[in-house]
Amino acid sequence: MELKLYIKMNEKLFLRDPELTGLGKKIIQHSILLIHKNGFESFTFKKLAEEINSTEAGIYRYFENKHKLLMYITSWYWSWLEYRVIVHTLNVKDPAEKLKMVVRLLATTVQDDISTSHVNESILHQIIIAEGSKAYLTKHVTEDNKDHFFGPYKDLCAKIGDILLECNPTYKYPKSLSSTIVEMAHFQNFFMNNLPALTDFGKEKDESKVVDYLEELVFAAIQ
Amino acid sequence: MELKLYIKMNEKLFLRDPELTGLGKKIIQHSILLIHKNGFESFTFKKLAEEINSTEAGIYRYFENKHKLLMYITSWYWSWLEYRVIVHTLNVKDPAEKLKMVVRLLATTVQDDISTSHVNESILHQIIIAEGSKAYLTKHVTEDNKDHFFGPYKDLCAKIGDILLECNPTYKYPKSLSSTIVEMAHFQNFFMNNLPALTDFGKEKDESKVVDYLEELVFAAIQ
DNA sequence: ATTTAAATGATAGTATTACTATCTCATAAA
DNA sequence: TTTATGAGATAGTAATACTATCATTTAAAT
Repeated sequence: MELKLYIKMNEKLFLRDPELTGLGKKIIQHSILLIHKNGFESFTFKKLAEEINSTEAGIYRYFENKHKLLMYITSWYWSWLEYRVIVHTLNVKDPAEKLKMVVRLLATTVQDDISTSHVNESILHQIIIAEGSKAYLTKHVTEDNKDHFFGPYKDLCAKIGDILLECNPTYKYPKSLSSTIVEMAHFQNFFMNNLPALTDFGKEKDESKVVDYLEELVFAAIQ
Repeated sequence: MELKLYIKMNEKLFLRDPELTGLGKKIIQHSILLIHKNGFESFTFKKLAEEINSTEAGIYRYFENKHKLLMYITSWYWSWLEYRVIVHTLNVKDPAEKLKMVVRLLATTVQDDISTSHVNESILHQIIIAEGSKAYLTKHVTEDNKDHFFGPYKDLCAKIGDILLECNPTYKYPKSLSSTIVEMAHFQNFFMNNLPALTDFGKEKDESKVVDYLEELVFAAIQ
């Protein structure tokens, strides 16, 4: 039996659905690889076109600009992560156990998911760490938010907020603590690998230390 | 008596010291205003030159590119903030009180500091919130780090880490908790104003709520 | 199997960005 | 008064971020 995971994306993010065509899938696949390789700033549609033996104009048929493409792949990631959270907490009754699972899913490098052939989730995870916040750190964040481009991110945070409230229904800051651990799962990883003086695990460079730190932090906060 | 605050900057950040000339000061002053107005992505030396009735080439004599300029002004901010932390904790004996002061200094909008005529610290604070992390979220962060461009940021975090250890010498994650509260002081503010669903203070949009949240978080963590 | 539509390729062109170079003029320190 | 330094003016180039058009291939519908 072969299962295929299809994540329905906000249609305003693209001009033509990249999931539905060969070129579209190649755009997603190789934009992830290219952004990971050279960073989002030096990523251009021209370079991407050369990489996949297509043309710049061809890519512009799918995405208005590279920022929309970044929002597309980050949105995809958050949706996929929420899906993983749901799957992995389905049979877990204890809310504290759920929370531990969430922290692990957030802060641990993922394996490449076979049910999505053209997306390398492990590399995508690296992109989210280094480029993810650039999706919303813009002057047009308000309009983008009105178009619901950050829906998947907010949904994930809401879900984690609910788990926090399951653990302690009187906790005052479930949403802020959610966004804190989501962001820090990525930032502490980035710091660990690039600015180690900003963390306590620069020597080992072991992401399980990030998990330990976040777990301790979140349980202390809600207790 | 008139006091002037001069912050010594890493000399590799600029080609010519902007603090020493009239044009240099105008570059700093108006780049802050322009980045705040239009965002860092759409900020160009051409536009800045028009703003100050100078030329593009003139600005390139001071800064290699706009990213160096961003690192310059963010570095300046972190240095200035560390200076403020030192001043405001000088006569405070209780480490817990020091910590509260730090959180307040991090998360509260600053008043424009009269001792630095050409820098509007209040607007600079807004820039740090929206653009600050772009200074290090690059592919060249490692080389930039070798050039000590993030020294002031790391110094500030180290200082906060020391205060955390004063409060609880056995706490295991002083550096990570420092970078967490520094980043969250800004991100929670950004979320509150732009993506309120990610916080618990979107309704009030009151930055003292961010202070309350961070205080509770940090004291829970080190207890 | 044939028609028709949709997707892609090929090519061209424009405005803006991100620089570098050079030459002159103003100014202020030596 | 010399002389360095700062700043204005102008020009030019390669890359980026697009838009437009037309031909061709591929896939879907009849």
